[in-house]
Amino acid sequence: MTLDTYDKIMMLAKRRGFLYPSFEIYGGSAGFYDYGPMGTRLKENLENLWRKYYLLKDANIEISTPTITLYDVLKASGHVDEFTDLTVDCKQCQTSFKVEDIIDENQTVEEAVANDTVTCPDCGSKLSDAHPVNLMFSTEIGIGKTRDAFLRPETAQGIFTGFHLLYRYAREKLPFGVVQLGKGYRNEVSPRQGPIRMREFSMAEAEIFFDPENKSHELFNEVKNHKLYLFDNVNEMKISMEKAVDEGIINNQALAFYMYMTQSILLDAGVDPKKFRFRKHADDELAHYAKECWDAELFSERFGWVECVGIADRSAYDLNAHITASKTDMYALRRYDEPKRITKKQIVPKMNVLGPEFKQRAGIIKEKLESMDAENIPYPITIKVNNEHINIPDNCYDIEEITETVPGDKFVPHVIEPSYGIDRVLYCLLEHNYYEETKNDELYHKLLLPPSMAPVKVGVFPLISDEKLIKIAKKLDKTFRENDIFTTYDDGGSIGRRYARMDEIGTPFCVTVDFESLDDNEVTIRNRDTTEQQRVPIDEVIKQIKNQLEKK
RNA sequence: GCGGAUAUGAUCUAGUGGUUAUGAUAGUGGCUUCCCAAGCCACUUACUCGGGUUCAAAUCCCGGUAUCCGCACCA
Repeated sequence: MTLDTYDKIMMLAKRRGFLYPSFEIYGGSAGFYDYGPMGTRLKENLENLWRKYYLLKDANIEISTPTITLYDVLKASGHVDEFTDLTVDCKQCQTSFKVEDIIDENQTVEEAVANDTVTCPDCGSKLSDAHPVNLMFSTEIGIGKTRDAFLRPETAQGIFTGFHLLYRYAREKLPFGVVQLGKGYRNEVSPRQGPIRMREFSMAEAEIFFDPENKSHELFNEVKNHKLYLFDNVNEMKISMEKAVDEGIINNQALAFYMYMTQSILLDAGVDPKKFRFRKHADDELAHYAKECWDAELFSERFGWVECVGIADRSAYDLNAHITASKTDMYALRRYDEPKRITKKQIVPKMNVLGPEFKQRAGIIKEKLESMDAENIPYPITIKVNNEHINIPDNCYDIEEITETVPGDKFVPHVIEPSYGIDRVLYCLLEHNYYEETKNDELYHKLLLPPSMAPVKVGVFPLISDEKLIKIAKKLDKTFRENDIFTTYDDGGSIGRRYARMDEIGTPFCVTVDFESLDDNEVTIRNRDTTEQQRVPIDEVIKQIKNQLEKK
């Protein structure tokens, strides 16, 4: 049996508590994984690195919205119509079938439905009422009288549906960005790529709202000399952000800036630069609403180049969709230097006349009058109410000239969306940092994770399990944890075995208490990457380790 | 979803229609003044599920489920 890197990684992940197949005791289910103790810590470290960039370096705001999402939201966003397959139900067998699965090869789904030639593969009865079924996980809200809903396929919609509130929170200034980390769900047909394609997955998304006339970024100048690894489907290049924007390879500063953020996060997290690139979507690949899209791809030995982050210019698509569907005001305002004063005519209904005259129809008449263009009023005014044409006498309204102050132009902001598949990044991190060698004819592996990512920072051991050493080691272990440093205390087995266990989960440092420590109050720090050892006074060990952890 | 293959402790694996189902690794406890998976002793954990054939099924048959491979599908 030959194991590829994926097999080795997944075995290590299971053995050492990174990833477990979910529900395994009941046979498991493809597309679901449990994060074990180490995986949970690693994921948290990655997410916090992400937050460091998106909340601190680029001062965005973070929100958290429901994973269960109302039908109407996803209808408006286009997900309801895009994620569907035609399905028929057999009432005899109480079964549902995908139309494309049960029709003859020589006809299309459309033809089969149009010609009514769909039959049940089990009982042979004729099936009709083909209806689309969505590939999103659906559910219902409430009992009895329910509302349709789905588990969200992306976190972004929660940001868009709150845009008007968030825009206000951001003091009505653009650009501003809103981020969300959380789970997304897709009922994949056949998820056979382990943690690369999951049915329930973690994503980190940012929606940065811009004035479409100004997609510059405040911090661009600060970082414009950074080089990005780009691939335009033909050539790979390493090119400065400034040059890429100047030459039009990347459309605008904002897009380039979030590519820089993405590259920095991934490389900081421990991605191998040789296995990293941004790939530009070809024109025929672009979603119809996207102007430009770059994927950050990480190379995996089994899966090839894996799309782990998508950075798309989604223009105004989503906000427009929600404005149309919900009738909510989701416009932003581009203020003039000086507010403009605009004089215009307006019809002002006189309700004291309209009311007695038209009774219950007065309300509708008022609305219609107000919505008329006061510059071009027909005479006499005729208003149609319930198929009845009503002449409105002059004494029912005034035409007033009013002066309005207009502060600026209303427009729908554009959005740039960096969207991270956390689980994919995490798997690639394991793969990129997996290192193996043969030691005494035995395979020896390490995870060479950056110390900042490592789930456990320090292993604390007594050299042998002697009460005197154990006492000191346990106390030292406690002191580490009091200083917010994650540790593993271990006094089982030989010292080499304990080092090996720590190497496997990527623990950068091990501290060992030995018999000499009893005399000289010094302990040994052992470095994961070099296996070199260093004697350090026990009082300084916390400080030393802290320094080394902060180095990168 | 279709076709094919597979399913034995945490992992890898042996096995035959018939007594207590291999072995290794890992794990746990103990011994060892032990710095890179050392040694010795002891211990824990398994035949994918359901039905059938049979005196007897982990083994043969049927079905379910899951996984893997190919095809199809796929932000």
